[in-house]
Amino acid sequence: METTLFSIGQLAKRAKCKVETVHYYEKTGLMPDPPRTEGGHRLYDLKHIKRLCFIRRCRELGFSIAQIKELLMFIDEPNHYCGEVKELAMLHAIEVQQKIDDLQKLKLALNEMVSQCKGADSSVAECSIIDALYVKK
Amino acid sequence: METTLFSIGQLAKRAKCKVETVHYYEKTGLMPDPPRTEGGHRLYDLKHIKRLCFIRRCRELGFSIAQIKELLMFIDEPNHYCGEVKELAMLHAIEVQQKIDDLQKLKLALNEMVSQCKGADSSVAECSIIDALYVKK
DNA sequence: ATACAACCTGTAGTTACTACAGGTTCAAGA
DNA sequence: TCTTGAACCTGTAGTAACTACAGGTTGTAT
Repeated sequence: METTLFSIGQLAKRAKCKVETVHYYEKTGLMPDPPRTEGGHRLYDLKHIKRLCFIRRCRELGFSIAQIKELLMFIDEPNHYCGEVKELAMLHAIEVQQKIDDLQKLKLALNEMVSQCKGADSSVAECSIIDALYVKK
Repeated sequence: METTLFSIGQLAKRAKCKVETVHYYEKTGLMPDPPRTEGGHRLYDLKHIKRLCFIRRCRELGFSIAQIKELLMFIDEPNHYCGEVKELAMLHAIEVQQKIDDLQKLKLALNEMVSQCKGADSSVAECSIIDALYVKK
């Protein structure tokens, strides 16, 4: 069973990021040291592509490198005991749900603005976008 | 009609950020130059608190400073013509929906992990967290 | 065999903060 | 009213997460 291998350039292209970013992730431990060619060029497989895509999307969703390391721990160390994994996964799930809630409020506010626009020449009177994410405590 | 005024410290505390961050946002134009006391201390009102809370939460949701400037434009320049506003708002709404979709997938994967944990001593066999955000194209 | 794109390592620059230094203002208690 | 210390001021330097570039090596297509 043979596996298709990719250069760092192909990897970066598939994950829509820069080659330098992959170097950076390797240096900081988010991506592993991959096998190399005789001459020292890095060789990746599909597993690496999936991992990099995951990391990039998590960054776009507002997770820090440290948080992504925690999420990746779930797959890098599958022998962790359930108690730990469960607790951490639940904490992340709560945070994720809060982000979903706020994004939904933001989307509602944006859609409201869109629907307020009657024609191309009228102007938007009032905007509730800021209030969308503000909760008086 | 009197308005309650806040120092930069009180503002920062209410928006759960650092005083230095407010300075930074002022320098980059996200927050306005507020009125000052005789001695030069900044004075803020509720409108500023809402604005700062909005900015902070947007950052946590993965928006860049440039993107937040675009969102704030909707309230800073209400006389923009509908055509422009509508287009921009729709683009942002689409991006926001995509974030919601991915966060929902991530949450499902996290919840799956939680439910896979039968007891405190068993270990999680397989983890689908990476596949959650990977779409082969 | 050669040429040139893609790779290598390493350093310096950018964005979005964060921390600190050295000095000034404000406000609460004596 | 005077004092004193916390909170403010400006400005610079440091950190996280990239991003760009320099100067050299490898891989591959003709």
